[in-house]
Amino acid sequence: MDKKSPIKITLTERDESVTITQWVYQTLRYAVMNGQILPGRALTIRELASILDVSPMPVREALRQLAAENALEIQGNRRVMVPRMTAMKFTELCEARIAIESHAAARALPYIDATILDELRQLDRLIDEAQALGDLEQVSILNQNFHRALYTANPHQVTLPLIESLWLQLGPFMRLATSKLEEHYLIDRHNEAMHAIERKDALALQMAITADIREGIAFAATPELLHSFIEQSAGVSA
Amino acid sequence: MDKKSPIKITLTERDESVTITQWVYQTLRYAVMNGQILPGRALTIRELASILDVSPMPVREALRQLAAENALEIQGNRRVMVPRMTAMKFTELCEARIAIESHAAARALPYIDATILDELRQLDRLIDEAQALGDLEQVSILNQNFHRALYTANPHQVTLPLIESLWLQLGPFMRLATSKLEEHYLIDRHNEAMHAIERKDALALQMAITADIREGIAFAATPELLHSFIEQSAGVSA
DNA sequence: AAACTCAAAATGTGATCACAAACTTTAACT
DNA sequence: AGTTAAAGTTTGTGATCACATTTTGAGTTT
Repeated sequence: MDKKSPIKITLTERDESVTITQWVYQTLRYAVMNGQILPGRALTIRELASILDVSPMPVREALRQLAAENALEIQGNRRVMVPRMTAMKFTELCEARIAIESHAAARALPYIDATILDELRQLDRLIDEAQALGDLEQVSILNQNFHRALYTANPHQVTLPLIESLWLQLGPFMRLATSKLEEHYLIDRHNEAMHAIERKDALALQMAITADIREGIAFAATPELLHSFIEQSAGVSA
Repeated sequence: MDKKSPIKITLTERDESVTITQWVYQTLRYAVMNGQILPGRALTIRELASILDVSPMPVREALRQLAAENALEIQGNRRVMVPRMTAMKFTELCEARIAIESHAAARALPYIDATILDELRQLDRLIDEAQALGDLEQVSILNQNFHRALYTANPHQVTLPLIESLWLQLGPFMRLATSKLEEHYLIDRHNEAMHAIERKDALALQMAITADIREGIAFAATPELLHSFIEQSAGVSA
């Protein structure tokens, strides 16, 4: 029955207050973000509908939304898949993250008060704990929360959706990076960021964010990891 | 029959080779980008389907896609509308454009060859012609083409979708800005950009792009234009 | 006159169906 | 055997329908 490799995605309980489309969207988004779907693997509406036990309609809408966010790619064939990655594209995504997130951080700085700073401190503590326990998936999630909390301090924030789009595109390939994270994540750039915030030093904050991003993912763009990218892609280009 | 202000959008001939959903998407996108739909005006699927003479289905998909691109906003009520604008948000969108587009320009610079430079020169000439004729809408379109041609020189480009999202969000309110464009657009920043490209001077290119964006739209965030933003919004907050 | 109530109309969501385009498999032929 | 051709299957697109929720508007009350 399964001609292609079977799709195994994390299913969560569906909250009644949320529409089916939203639930499907969140489920698929999580699956894409965590690399549960092989790049290049064709995603069909009916197959996903069957897996998620819903009608094709909510899947259609969720797929289109994810495609609009660049998390999925619609080919000319109208086939939907997780985009394949290349070393150059990975680098571009990284550099785009640095450019946009350091900008967002500087723009948020004037709005950061004691409450938000406390929130950041607590998130940093939680990250340290997760790191000590070796729970890399939790580290990744908390790290995102840290960045999100920082940027959303700006009440007129407009860049977060763009940043989340970049996270989504990098997500499937971050798993490879975080496996090496333990040995590389030596310096706590979050502490540097918070010190910069206390001093209201925009430039220092941008440098801390830049370093955090670069150290977190940039080293993943090495030849051996690029090989993994190609390796794990389903159905190499004909 | 029309309880609210009627929606008047530009209809183009539908190409048979394109899906109805894509045609609806392009039509609505153009309408949003050119401020043909009042911010805050509720957009209903059936009303648009009636106007465009299609079934509700393609409209549903197009609306969801535009919402994912931040061109439309879905409220908790599940009502869809063009987001309202504020002076602060306008400024943030502007600054985001500068940060991302100057980054994209610098990233594209190494890939610009004689062919692309010629293309840019020709677009600049066309802009001058349209400016001389006073065709501000054409100037706006060609200006976008200029920027797009520059950024897409980078074959590993990942920021263009993000940039287009910002254009879409600013679009509805650019009409107000371009009405003043004639008197303000004194210096040809495109020429500065092309000189920087010839010299492969990334910093000069970034400065030219920054100036081009800032002079093109930043002056729109003045009190009197902000007033127009509120003025033209339909159905003030209840 | 302003606020509340409740029925009628409208709307988004989700399911099902029909159809054409794309893909897959099988068969025939060089 | 390798290539081509056609039949069969799968898939995305679009239309239509049912239903629960929301919005609207008239009628009533304070």
